[in-house]
Amino acid sequence: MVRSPCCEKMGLKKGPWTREEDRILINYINSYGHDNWRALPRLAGLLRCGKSCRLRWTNYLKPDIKRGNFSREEEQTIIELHAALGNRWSAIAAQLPGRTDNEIKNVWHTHLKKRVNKPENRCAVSNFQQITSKLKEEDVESSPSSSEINYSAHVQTSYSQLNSPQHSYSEISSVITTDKCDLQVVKLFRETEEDFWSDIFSSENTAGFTGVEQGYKSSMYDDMQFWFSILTRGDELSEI
DNA sequence: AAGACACTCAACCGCACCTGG
DNA sequence: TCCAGGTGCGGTTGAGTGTCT
Repeated sequence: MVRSPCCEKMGLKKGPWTREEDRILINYINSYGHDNWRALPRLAGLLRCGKSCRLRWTNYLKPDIKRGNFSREEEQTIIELHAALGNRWSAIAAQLPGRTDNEIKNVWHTHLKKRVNKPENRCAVSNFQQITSKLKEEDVESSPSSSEINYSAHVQTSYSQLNSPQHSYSEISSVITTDKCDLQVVKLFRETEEDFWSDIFSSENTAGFTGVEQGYKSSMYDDMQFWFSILTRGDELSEI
C-alpha cells in the first residue's frame, strides 16, 4: 500500500514564510491551539501543509524559543550529550530549554562537529571516557613520571614561545595541544589548569602581541578552558 | 569591483512510530 | 490484530550572506 502524502501538494506554498503567514499562524494557535496540524492550515486560511506549519511553529514562532548564539555551556552540553546519545537531536534539545532539535542539529554540523573533529580534539573526545576511567584507577598523587617531566618541558617551551610574539599561533597551539590526550597531561591539567593557564595568557605575558595575535590568544584560551572542562566532566557523562 | 567559494540556517522530505477505530 | 491517519524525528537541500582572491 502506498501512503498518501501528508497534504495535497497542488496549490500549497513552499519556501520561506512571510511575516503575514507568521502572523496568521501565531494568531490562530493563540486562539485555538494546535490539536490537529493537518487541519490547521485550512482552518487558519494558510496555503501551507500541516507539516510546514508545525515546523514553523516549533522551530521559530513558539514564544519560549531562545534566539541568538549558543553559550559555551550550551555547546559543551551538546557535545557531551552527542557523545552519549548520538544524533538524537530531540533528546539533546530536551536538555536545552528554548533550543530546538533543528537548531542544535545545525549548530552541530556547522560548528561543533568541526571542533570535535580537529585531530587533537577528536582524540580528546573519543578517549575522554577511557581517560577518566583510568584516572579513577590510578593514584593521582603519584610521583612525576617521565611523561610528566616531558610535559613540563613542553610547558616551559610554550611559555617562552608565548613571550616571543614572532612565533605563529599554529606553532604555539601545536605545542600546547598535541599531548592533550596523554593521561599524564590530563592529570596536570586537572592540577594546574586555572592558575597556570591564566598566568600564561595574562596580558603581561602577551603584551607584545599584535591585534591578530591577541585574538588568537583569546580564542585559544577559550578552547583550553573548554576542553579542560570537557575532560574533567567525563565522570558526570559516564553516568548518563 | 566582481566572480568564486564557503558557510549558515530555515525549510523540506521521507521514514518510523504512535494511536484510535 | 490490523490498518490508516497523524505526528515526530533525522537527514538533506538550497537560498541568502559573508569572505576570499
